[in-house]
Amino acid sequence: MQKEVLTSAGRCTVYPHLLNPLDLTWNNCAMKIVTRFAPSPTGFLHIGGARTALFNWLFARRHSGAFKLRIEDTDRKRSTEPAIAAILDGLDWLGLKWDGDPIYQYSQSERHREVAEMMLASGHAYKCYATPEELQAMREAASAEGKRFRYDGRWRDRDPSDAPKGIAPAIRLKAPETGDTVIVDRVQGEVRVANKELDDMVLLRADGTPTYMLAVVVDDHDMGVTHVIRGDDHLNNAFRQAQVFMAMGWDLPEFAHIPLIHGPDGSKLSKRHGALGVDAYRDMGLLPEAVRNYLLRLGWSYGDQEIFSTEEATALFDLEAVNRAPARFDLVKLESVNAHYLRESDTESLAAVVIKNLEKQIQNSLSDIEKVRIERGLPSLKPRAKTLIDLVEISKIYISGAPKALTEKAGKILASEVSITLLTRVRADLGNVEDSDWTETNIEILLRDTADSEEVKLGNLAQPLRAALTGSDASPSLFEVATILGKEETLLRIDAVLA
RNA sequence: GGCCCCAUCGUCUAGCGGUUAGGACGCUGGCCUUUCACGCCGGAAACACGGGUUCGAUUCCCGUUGGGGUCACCA
Repeated sequence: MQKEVLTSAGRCTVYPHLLNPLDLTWNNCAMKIVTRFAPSPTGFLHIGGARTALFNWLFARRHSGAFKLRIEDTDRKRSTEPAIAAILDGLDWLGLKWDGDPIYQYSQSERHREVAEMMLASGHAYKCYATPEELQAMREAASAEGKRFRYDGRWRDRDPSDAPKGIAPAIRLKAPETGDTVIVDRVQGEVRVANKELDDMVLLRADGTPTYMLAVVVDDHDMGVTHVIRGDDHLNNAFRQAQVFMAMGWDLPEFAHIPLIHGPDGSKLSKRHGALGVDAYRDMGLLPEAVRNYLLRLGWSYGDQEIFSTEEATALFDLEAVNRAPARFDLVKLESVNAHYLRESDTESLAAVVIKNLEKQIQNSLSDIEKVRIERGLPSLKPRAKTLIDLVEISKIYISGAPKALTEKAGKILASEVSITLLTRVRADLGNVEDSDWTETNIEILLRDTADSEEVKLGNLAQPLRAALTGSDASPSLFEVATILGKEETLLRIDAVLA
């Protein structure tokens, strides 16, 4: 069905069947690839939109093409500035840089009208004077018969002189009535629908504003979009849009309709499920690279590989490997991917983030000593956190001062007389250590010796000490914690318990 | 309901006629260990069903069932 050809741009794949029956001239081979993300600014950038943007971005980068952003703001009532800001902000956070300035669809209205007029002139569109009441009657008649509503084409071939006075017409597409419209989708394959299933859709409303169906086609053409990668919910639209492309004699872009993301229960992703703005994921302490990696693997795969660097993703991503079935959103897996990226993160830059978040949370700035402790402690703190929030939480052990609260288990440990006795002994031994000898190795030797001489397991005295130093029964190596805290801070915390 | 799409462990998926059906998350047994993680080793867990085609179907075809999408002078 496809073959490799040589063009001035090098080798590329063409789909000869695209030439038939649409009789298109295939000239995309030599063209630069252009993708676009076209959200309507009626809300935040949700997870599905983020994935659509990601796939467009990756595909463009893979082929050294352009990734453009178009804000579909033709619905003036529902489009808002905050939504636009949220979308731009979300893309920015995910690191999906678009090329050039965003294009605002509303600003192209004049051009849309012009195209509608051209179609009118070429006979591919006609004026429809059907009133809202007539349309409503058609709708009711259809539902009474249990059929879906289809405009009956009553003005399709009517003489323009029949036009009623004082009624502004809508402009409708004169769609083919017989045959099939075929989309060769890079993800879904060849999809065909009978033209009799499609009615003559409105291109330009009676008030002169363009509909989405017209605007999308005109903008995609004008922007030079070669690949339309979007959610599967648009697959049905593609047929009608293809008809507009054909009516204008424009080349059809390649389509790739990627499956939607579902909630954990298989139903459409709702707010309840996590159809949140990407900002919500940021607030959950997730790293943008983790969200991106998770989204990439949701519906796309490359053998058994789970983790992809940006370089790998751009080198390997291709549309044909996108799964055709919808995927369920799994926050637990996202978190595990996040944990991976957290572990792999560069300590220095991660420390800066942790410190920033920590200061924000405690509404106070950290001392240099505390900052150094956190950076030193981070390598062994990282593997025990799934999110940045976890990491910030466990980093608190390095803030000066005795733990403000004890975990339940830590409380139990410190309530034991035996523990306190051992802790007292440990306090004395540690107090005798010279400042210059306060190293991880020495502390370990000392504690092991103490355990030996008391004839207890190391754990018996480690746990009370851990509770005293961290307020918890779980922490990184105590030898490390005590070393990083320093002699003074360590003794202070033990004394606070013994007091 | 019409039209369109989809169907491998609970979830994300590999597989593109012959495999002990592989990996990841989660669950679970163990090892490591001062605790908790990390890490390592092991385990349970899937081809929706029914017909074909074929020497042979998870894989190709048809149907059933089950999910999903879409049916505006919204986008």
